[in-house]
Amino acid sequence: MDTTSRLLLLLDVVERGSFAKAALARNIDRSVISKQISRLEEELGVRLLNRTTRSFSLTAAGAEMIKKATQLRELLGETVRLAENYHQEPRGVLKITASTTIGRRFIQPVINDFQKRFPQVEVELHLNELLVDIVSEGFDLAFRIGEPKDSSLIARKIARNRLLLLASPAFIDTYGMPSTIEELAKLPSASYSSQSVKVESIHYYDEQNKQCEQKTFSTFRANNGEVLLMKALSGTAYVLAPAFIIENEIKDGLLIPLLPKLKLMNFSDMYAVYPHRDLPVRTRLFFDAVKDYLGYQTPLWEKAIPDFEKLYQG
Amino acid sequence: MDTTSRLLLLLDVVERGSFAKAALARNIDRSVISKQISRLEEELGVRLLNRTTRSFSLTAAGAEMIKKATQLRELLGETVRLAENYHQEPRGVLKITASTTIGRRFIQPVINDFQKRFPQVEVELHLNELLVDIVSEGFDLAFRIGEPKDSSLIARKIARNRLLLLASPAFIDTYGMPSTIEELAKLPSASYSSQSVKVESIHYYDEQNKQCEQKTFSTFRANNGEVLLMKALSGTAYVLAPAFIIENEIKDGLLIPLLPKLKLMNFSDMYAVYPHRDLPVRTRLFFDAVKDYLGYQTPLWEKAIPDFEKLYQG
DNA sequence: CTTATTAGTGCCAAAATTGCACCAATAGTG
DNA sequence: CACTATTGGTGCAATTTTGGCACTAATAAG
Repeated sequence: MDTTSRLLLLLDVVERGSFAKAALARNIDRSVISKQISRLEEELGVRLLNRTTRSFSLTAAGAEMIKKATQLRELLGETVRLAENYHQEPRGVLKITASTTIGRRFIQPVINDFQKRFPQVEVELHLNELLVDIVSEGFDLAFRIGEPKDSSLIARKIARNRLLLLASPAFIDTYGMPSTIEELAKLPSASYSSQSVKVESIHYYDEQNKQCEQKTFSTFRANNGEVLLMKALSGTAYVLAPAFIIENEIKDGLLIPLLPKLKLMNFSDMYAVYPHRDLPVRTRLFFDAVKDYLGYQTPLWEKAIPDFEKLYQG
Repeated sequence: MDTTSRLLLLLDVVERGSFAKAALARNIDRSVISKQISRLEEELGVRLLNRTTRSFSLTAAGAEMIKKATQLRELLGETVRLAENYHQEPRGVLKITASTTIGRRFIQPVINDFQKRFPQVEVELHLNELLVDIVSEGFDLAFRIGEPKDSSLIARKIARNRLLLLASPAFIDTYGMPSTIEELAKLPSASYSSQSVKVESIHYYDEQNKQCEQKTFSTFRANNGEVLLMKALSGTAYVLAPAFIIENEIKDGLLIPLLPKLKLMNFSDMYAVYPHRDLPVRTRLFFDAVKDYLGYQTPLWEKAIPDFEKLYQG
């Protein structure tokens, strides 16, 4: 580790707020950080941090060094990315984040194939529902429902995301088959709800093709597709769910579409998100592989749903 | 050594033209360079150099990396200098270049005193007559006669530089005491001549205060004050010399001013030169110490010359 | 053709780094 | 108000990295 790395370490420590957090993030011992920061101070001949036994604050010199360290990190990043542009074969670590369901159902299979084709690429897949800062966390790609707000990112639609109203035969036995949306709204519903995506009412077009919204009687909310399906399969709620969480449940008759003549609005599309910069070869290739896997017109998951094209089209 | 240092190493290698020269300049083994450059290529995943067994050329990727490495070097330099601004006490290595005579006579004594006051400052004094590139060679200060052409540098006048016409009593015995400059011009002359400064004719003002130039009959030229004086002391030539090479020779009667009523033009002044940037504390303090030592009105060396103020003033 | 110089490699000693165990100080907690 | 957990710092031993030497292969120069 030399001066530049030590400056970047300092930046990391300051951004994370403590030696301990930085050590945790880097999987190194706290003592290493302590020693390296001390050494940096010695090299520069300046005290960078005012220490109390359990925390620190930046000195004036430290604040200046942080500014420079930020510039250094940026420049070094540019340099590495520039080198990556010259790669013929994909290489390095492909860092991906996705919501749990998308990751498990659609990204993992692509990764498996991708690593057969390109064994030199390491993959790191982070599944969580929260939108992470993909720039500062160093992600190459994110797969999400909905466009990100951050305009420093590029979002590419990779599939439409249609919704379904589904219930099990047992549910229909219990509550009867609803024939209008007003009837449906009185029945217990399970719906997808994460920090970024909340599906708590039904958006549809009426006979005059006017946008309407019908709030649902949501008795169960979860940010995980599998548990929503399990809830619906148990017969204790219907589910307003994005189509991509369905596997073979409809085909196998375990779930039945409700109000199939209703013209449902599409929900936010599925997007691939990446930083606004030249992409390394590995990222471009993986992005293409995902699009290939999901399909260009009809998303993969819709093919497992019988007569999907005719459902919820009014 | 990590990626940044390796990039700087690559830059060094490319600028110097070979692994061997870079190794020599850094006092490390060639094998180290070979290994580190290979490692850099491995890290970046790109071949940077096209090698033949005895030399190399840059690949396209290599050329890009050189550009970035240059930026990195600049930024890292700024960062270190910024830190130095926070130094209370002078620290680090003070790298000085001067012409041999200036260095030995005036800079070395200041260094001795300076290091007594500030033992933490290391000093590196490079004496040579050639104007080196003080930026790329990393010098803090240069002491030279004449302003540098490079406008990216700052030059501060630290002393005037008057000339003298001197001969030994033996010379005067042999050739007689000249009474006009035309007479003098026929006598054998020794004169200072380096790459940057050539003193091969006498510039003076005539009775009408008009600038005149009288070429000398120069039989001996050297870029070293001591040997010029030795030549003059030997009685085989008079010397047209800058005043600063005189110690006690005039006071002791070993050399006698010729044509003292002649109004000689001043020669280029003595300048301290430093890069156009914030100076570290050590440099500021040393600069002040030199000015203190040389004196603010009358340069130190002129005080050793009796009645100097009256000489060559017309 | 010979010589000298270049970059590269394997090996081993030396130097630096890391992680563990432990310490002192302190903020939060019951 | 004591107690616990967490913070940054230090000494020491193990590991990793580095640097230098000897040697090779290739080639430019004389």
